[in-house]
Amino acid sequence: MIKSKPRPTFAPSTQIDMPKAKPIAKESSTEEKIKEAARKLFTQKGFAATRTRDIADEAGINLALLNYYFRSKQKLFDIIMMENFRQFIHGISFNFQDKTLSLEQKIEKVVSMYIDFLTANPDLPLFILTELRNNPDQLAASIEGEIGETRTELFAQLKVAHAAGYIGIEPSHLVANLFGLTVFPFVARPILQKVTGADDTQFNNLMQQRKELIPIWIKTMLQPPKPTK
Amino acid sequence: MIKSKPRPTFAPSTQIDMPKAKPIAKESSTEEKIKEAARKLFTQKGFAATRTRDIADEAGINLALLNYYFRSKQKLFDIIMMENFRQFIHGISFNFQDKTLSLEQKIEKVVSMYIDFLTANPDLPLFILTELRNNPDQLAASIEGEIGETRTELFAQLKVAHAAGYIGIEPSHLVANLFGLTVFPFVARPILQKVTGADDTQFNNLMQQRKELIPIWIKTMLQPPKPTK
DNA sequence: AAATAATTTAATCAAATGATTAAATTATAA
DNA sequence: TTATAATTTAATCATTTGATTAAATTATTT
Repeated sequence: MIKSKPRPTFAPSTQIDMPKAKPIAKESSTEEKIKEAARKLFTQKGFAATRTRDIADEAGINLALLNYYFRSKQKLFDIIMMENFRQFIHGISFNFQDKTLSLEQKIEKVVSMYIDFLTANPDLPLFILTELRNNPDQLAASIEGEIGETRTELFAQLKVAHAAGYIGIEPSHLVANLFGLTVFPFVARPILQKVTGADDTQFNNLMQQRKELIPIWIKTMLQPPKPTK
Repeated sequence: MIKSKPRPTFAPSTQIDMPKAKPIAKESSTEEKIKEAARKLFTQKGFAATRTRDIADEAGINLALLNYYFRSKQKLFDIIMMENFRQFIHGISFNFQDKTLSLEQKIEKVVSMYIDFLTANPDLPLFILTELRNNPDQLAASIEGEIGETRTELFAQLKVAHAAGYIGIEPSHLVANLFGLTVFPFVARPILQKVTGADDTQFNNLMQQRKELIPIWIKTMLQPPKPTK
């Protein structure tokens, strides 16, 4: 849209220009079609198992357009990964930053929101966890940028509360349990369904129940130790 | 060892012969070296991201030997996957089949054993979960073969106990929670360490603590609802 | 020791795959 | 409308990658 070289012009959305030049329905733009196809396949199959040709087919565009708009498979993947990741941690930062809520209320909100989010995006957590293992440093930086202060502050508060005996669980365990109880069933969905014999509807019902149940379980864990008889 | 064709001879351990013909130190045999290298790389990086050349290098053998002993990358992978998977569910079946233990005792044993196992094999759960998503049917069969009756029976007992009001949690949730609490921290280790600021030693300490803590939390969940004021 | 079988090696193949190019088409600007 | 820029297409490249082959080496059997 601006440059003009011997090589194909290049006008990716990551450039600074073209803010709202074209309010084209996002869906219909070629760049967006490629991104959505890439998101679907990368999230489902991971980087290595995804073929650029499959992305092109899924998007219904010519293979060369992928490189025209995104330079390389890797660059496209990086964009998708960042967007996925941001989405994944947004809910946490969002609810935990709300100072008007008590810890219990924050937990209720986060759990409920997350279960809805995971129901709508079932492949995301495994993608995130895998990429986080392959790429711990890059994403670590992203975590900090997104929820840095909130996290540090909240965690410090929890530690104080625990040290003072107001909550009966080490903050590290609290975090592990909160996300273990919330996220794990979605990651382990195939095994769980096999083991429990639940079909898709039943599985979703179970997840809906957990919106209520997880906060109850967590609250029990939060209770300070009994006055030591 | 038996056949002799225009193509290279083929004497894999999956054949019926060679039961103990050579009590060679397992480590030193070429076949075993390939398998161990393959296990390491496949488990770490997954099928698509692993190159047969990398396996050969890791094993310190000629690339052609991989095909000589295992025919193809896929066949080698299938073997590794099955072995990993078997190892992964063995502990469960083992402890849950012990009729002399109470449910609480079984839980204690399984949790403790699993945390040790996951500490020693930190890449296994993510591998299993990924492969299970890519290959749900094949592995579903394997689950049944390994822990079929035990699972069915135990799960039925739990359902009865829950219906009768002896345990205050739906069995499906119990299973989800037990493994969520136990396995998830290992799968999400990079994020958890980042969020909690724990180094490797501290992380391992936390996991050791969970051997005691998880059974306590689970027992609380098991408690029947109060006599309804 | 000689013959046979099994294993290992180096070289090579064919297909898959990410990427590029030049030409054609479409949209935008003058 | 014409000229210019942006987009799209079909063809092609260069590497990578899984797999194979024939020859060399090593082990086993007779």
